[in-house]
Amino acid sequence: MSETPNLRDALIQAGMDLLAEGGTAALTLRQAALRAGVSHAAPAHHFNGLPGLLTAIAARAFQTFADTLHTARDAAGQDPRARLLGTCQGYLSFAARHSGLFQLMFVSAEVDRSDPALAPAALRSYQILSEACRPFASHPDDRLEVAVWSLVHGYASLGFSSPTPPNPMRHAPQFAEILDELLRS
Amino acid sequence: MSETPNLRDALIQAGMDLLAEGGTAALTLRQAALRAGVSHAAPAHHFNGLPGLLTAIAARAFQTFADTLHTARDAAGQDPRARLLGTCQGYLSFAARHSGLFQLMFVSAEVDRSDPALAPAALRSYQILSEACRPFASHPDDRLEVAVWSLVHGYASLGFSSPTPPNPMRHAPQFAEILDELLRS
DNA sequence: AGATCAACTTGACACTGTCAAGCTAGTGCG
DNA sequence: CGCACTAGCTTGACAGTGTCAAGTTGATCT
Repeated sequence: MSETPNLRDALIQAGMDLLAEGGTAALTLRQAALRAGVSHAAPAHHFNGLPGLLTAIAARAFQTFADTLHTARDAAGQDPRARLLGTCQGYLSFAARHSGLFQLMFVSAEVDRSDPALAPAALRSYQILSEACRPFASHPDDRLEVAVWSLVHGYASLGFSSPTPPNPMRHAPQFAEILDELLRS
Repeated sequence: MSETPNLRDALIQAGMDLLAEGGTAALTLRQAALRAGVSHAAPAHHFNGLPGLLTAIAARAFQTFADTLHTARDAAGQDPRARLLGTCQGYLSFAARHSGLFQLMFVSAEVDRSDPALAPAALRSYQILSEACRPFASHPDDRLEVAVWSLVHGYASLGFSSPTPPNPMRHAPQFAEILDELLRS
């Protein structure tokens, strides 16, 4: 039992652990409070109910998501194509490793999307991918990053977050190939 | 109060109504039973708990999804590009109109993905999109449909199902433009 | 020292899914 | 015909959930 002076952070961490272990259904205010060693009503003093906790977790998840993209991009070297592919693979890696967080960030209806804590980290993620796309834009107002973002997000969603029954993604081509199809222009 | 001899269908319909009206959180076994005019435990005789009802709803949703794709494709005329774009717009239209069902079909962890009722309709959807992609394949084992499916699914998810905070999709280019970027090869 | 107030606890409420037991109408069988 | 059987549904209970109201406690400020 480690001493945690900051209950708010402890609850967020407990919630992330619960999400990673048992999925969305296991993430509960009472269980998070139990893990943090406080009573079932304590979280109400730090979050606006369950949606508040989920929103705080999503905000933290967006930060580590942006860090993941940043690290993956810089580890890919100097070649523009390698940098863009690296960023996308960081995207896919995050979705695969943290599918619960990924779902919370992009899908969950219980997250308060208007919370001001959400915007900065989400915007930073978008900008990292956007910068990696810039060398491939044919003209200045080309919004290539929207295409790439849609492509990688869809690929991640179909492959990890939801294996659709027949699951055509099981034998899908590597993402590098379909990214090349998009870039060949 | 219309007479519904088939309680199973009535419960599925009630569940779809609840989902459309109040989102995932409003879709409840007890509420569905209430709408169907039966006791709270009646659904247990037709579905394997709440996951069973969700799975049955997802299966029906996949059917109307496939119908939507089929109709949109055939309404787009003969030109291969128009047919593919029409299919994708049917995809986007369904995601926008039935965001609750869309989330249930592709994301929800409570749906039993191994249920045999799910595979046929989902496979049919995949084949309709796949056929629309065929004219654009450069060689026979080209899996272009995976790229298109990822692209349209990601575009739909980012635009409708989850407006990410800064929401770069608000001023996103029309889908037709980014599809053209992918096809230009 | 005494008031104040944020953090937390305790207890209650309505709601959820699920299970066990009972009821009831219809069917098949001797 | 009479009787067992069963599918379909009801009733009642239980644990678990989020949320609210009231009470407690401990530190800080005046």
